[in-house]
Amino acid sequence: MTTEILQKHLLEALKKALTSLSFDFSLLKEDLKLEIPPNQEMGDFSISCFGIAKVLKKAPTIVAQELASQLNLNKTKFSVFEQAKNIGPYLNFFINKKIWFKAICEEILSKGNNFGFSNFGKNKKILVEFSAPNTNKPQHLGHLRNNFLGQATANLLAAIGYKSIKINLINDRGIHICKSMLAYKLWGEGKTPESEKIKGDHFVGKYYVLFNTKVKENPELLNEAQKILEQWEKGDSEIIALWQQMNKWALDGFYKTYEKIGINFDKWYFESDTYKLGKKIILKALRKKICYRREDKAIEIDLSKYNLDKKVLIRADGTSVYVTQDVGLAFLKNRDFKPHKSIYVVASEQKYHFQVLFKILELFGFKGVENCYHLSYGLIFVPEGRLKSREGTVVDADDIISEIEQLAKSEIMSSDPNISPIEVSRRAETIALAALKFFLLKFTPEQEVHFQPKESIAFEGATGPYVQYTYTRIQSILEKKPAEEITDKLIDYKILGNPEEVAILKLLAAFPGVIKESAVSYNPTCLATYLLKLSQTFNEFYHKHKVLKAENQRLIKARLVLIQAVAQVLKNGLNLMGINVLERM
RNA sequence: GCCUCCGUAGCUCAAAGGAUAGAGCACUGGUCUUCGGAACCAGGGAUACGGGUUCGAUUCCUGUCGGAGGCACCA
Repeated sequence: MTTEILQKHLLEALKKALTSLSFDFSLLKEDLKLEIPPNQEMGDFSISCFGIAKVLKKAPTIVAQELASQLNLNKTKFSVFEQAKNIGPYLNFFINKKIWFKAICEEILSKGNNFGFSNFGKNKKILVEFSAPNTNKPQHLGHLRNNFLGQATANLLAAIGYKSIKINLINDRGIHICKSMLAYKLWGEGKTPESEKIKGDHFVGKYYVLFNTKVKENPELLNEAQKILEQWEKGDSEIIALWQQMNKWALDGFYKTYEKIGINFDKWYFESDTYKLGKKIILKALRKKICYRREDKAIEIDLSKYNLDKKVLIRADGTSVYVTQDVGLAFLKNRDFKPHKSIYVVASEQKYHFQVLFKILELFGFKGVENCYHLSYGLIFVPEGRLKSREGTVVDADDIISEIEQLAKSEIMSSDPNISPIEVSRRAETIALAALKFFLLKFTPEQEVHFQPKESIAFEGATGPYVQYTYTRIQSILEKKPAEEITDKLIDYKILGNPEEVAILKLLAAFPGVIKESAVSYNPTCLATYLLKLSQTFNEFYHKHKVLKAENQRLIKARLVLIQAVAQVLKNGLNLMGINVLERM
């Protein structure tokens, strides 16, 4: 008996009442929709009567009054509707809490880890492409935002019944890769990640940084890198061997990071494969005269008709550019999956790129470009400015995670020094990732993130660990519950009903709606905000009322079930954000 | 110059076109012989500015001011 279902039935009852007044719905400016009143005493759901009043040409307050008296809620098929009354121009509905408590608790406990899920998406396929790292440097905080947003979005879409498919495109080709290759060739001295005892992606990244330092003194290096790109596309065996070696190092590093942060993919594409198809498609478009060859032999497309600029698709020397492979990949994904929708999780700085890409695809006769969506998110700023690998203002992904883990470790050990080191590490990792994921997901994607190393990562207040802590606290109570098993038959839900319990009830009922809202708007922030609210509401209840030492046995049992439902919802919500719960912290 | 996004409390963030704009941090004061204090309660403090649409605007439109990103043969 979730919020959504109750609202649906109330709306039906209301429409029925209006129909009996021969109300002309076509005159309504907006559809009728139910809202949640600002406080409990006002009711559980409400509707403002301004729109209806206008059609009826009566005062809104009068309309609300009349509707309240005419609505016979007892006739609806749910006996949960208690009454309707107006407060000014608002028509407010009251739900029978005794019945509601029983219904929602039973629903949550029986559905367990699936509570909140739906089949809204009817198993249609949605591709979520995210991460897409370059194999010339390790991932930084910006990549983490991307990874977490992509994973959470895919989880949320799956939760509302889509078949979400997570895709990673490895950017293992291009001039930037050749830069680190050249640097290694010139100054690598045959060293390896093993010989230097560094993680592979960090090892490769060192040479990318080295290139960028050296090129300042010697600009000629840029031409040499471009030559390597040419040789690479021509399949020069020595270059290919070096490329394979360095890519392997970088990828080995990525795999470790993904495993650490709990990110996984259903399908991996490599730019070194997709660019070829891109070239083919572009050459075909050239024959069809959708694009043209310039005097210098570069292939270009003119998009000025569409308020965009000209765009080079293939360079004069025949090598491909970024958009080349994106064209190829789009067709490849369509061929491999025939998706209902295709989402690209990429930072906002690439908005223009995606406008261009989608327009090119459309002109190239790509089917379903209207179902392609660029899920854009804001950049991350540190006190020194924006994150840039080349300029040293980067917050390395692996580093920041281990720093937060250290903080978590000391926190754990300060509360209990006798925990085994293995257990401390396990908990610290879970808590650190919760802190980081929750922090990055609580921002609306479009918002820029201003990251302050010390203040941003905390374990108190509006944080992931706070929600985890609330879950742990409930587990701790449940662990201590009396030995005799609690069965549904013995639970008297009628005994619940104080304001703190009702506040919890309403939030529990709202959970499926929050998931849906979060999923369809591709915005995990709704879910994050909700989980904080539920945690706060539970903690308020916890401080005001006893569970195990409640006045009587019936109340103890009923409250145990209620808090178990809270724990289940917190767990389901955190899991969708890619965060694990702990039984103890 | 053109395009896109963003301006909410001292700071970092929320908010179906609706009733009294919510949190966290920081600050001040309180709760607790604890079902786990990574907690709870109380307090002060905010919609950049001007028009417009609307019964009603933080939300939609428009202008000004301020910030960010983009307008690559880099990805």
